[in-house]
Amino acid sequence: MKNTPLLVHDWNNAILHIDADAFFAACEQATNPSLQNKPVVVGRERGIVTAASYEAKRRGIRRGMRLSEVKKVCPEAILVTSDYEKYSLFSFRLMEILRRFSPLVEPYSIDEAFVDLTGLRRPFHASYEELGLMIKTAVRNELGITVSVGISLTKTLAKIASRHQKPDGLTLIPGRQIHHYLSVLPVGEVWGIGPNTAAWCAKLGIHTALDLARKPAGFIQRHFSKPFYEIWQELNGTVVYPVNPQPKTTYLSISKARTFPPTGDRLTVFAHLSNNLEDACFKARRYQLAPQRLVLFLRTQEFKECAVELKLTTASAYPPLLTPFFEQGFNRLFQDGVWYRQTGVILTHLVPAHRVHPSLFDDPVRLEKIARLYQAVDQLKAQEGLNILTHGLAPSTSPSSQDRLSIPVFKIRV
DNA sequence: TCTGGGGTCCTAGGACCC
DNA sequence: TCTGGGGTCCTAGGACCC
Repeated sequence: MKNTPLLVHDWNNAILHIDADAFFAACEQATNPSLQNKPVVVGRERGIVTAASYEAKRRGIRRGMRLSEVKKVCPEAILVTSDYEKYSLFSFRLMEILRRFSPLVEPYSIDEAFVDLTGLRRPFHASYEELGLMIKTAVRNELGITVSVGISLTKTLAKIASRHQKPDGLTLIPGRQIHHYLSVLPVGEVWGIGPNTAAWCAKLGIHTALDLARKPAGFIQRHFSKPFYEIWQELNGTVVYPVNPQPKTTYLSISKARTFPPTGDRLTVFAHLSNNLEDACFKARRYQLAPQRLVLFLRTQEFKECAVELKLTTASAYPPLLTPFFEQGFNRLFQDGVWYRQTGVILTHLVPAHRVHPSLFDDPVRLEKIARLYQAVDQLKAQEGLNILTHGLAPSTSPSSQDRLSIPVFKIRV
């Protein structure tokens, strides 16, 4: 039983997953020869490790590590400030290389993508393995970074394949060999199975990915919810998640959160929360979206989270129009005597801004003024960076200070 | 195992209506 | 007035991903 393959055919279809190795650090090394073959750590501005080159990983440096600790573990580590513009450009060029091979490219994250290679052996006069090699070579030659590539029948299997050998790996899992790879893979390492589901699996006697794949469909449907039945199908070589090349054009939600040294000061917490609102609204305006709802949350020193969801009378991404809701929400959330370490804002139920109709209660002249003001604000932020301007909002002590709200105040950082 | 800041999707349960 | 069944919509919360 253990040695029977899950599938008898090798390639009904072929999906490739590509995952750049230590991407941020690799981009830095590719653009700066003096960093090559050195332990490079990205994230200097945050104080924790955002990414580490393989040289750094070999010396025991891990993601999330504090930089003070990095200094101890590896004094020769080179700390670099992260440069998302640069990484986005590398990412863009990586995707362009992939599109030379297939139009069915789905960028999954900044350093990952799926490519549907089905049927491309003939036009390229190459096996799937050779296609994988060609892609790896093109990326190395043109971008100066290495990638790990996996090719199999489904996205879930291709993910397993690309992870099988890192860095600079190329792994193919044809149908007849699926069971070999699944039998050595803990079920919790399957894409989509987190710690919670892994624990549930253990209770059912499922420890490896193969244990899961071998269960009858009925068993899976009885004991698991829909997403896990889908994963089960994908492990067995049935495509449930096709490669989707449509670029994402919109958001369902936009959130901003920030952690700070714990404080119980009302004004400080309020200021953090209003900065989150300012930043989230800026992003919403950039995508020409307006939220119909606003979620505010505070996290206490003990990591407890409390949140409120507010329905707006008119969808808007202009903070002054949200202020009454915002303040009301904050007053409901904030408790004197409690210390907080994080605030956050989520804009949800986003609709295209041009489809918003002002309600009868909105003053059109004021709306126009605010729109013009924020046009200038957005332009300045785009030129000078997000931090050039911050909202000079302060919480009202009396709930009915409407007049103050009609004139937004900004502080310019010089 | 958590760090920290983004996101998405699914389900259970309640409200409401017929 | 009570009982029961069924559908839809909404919400909160959980789980997972990079």
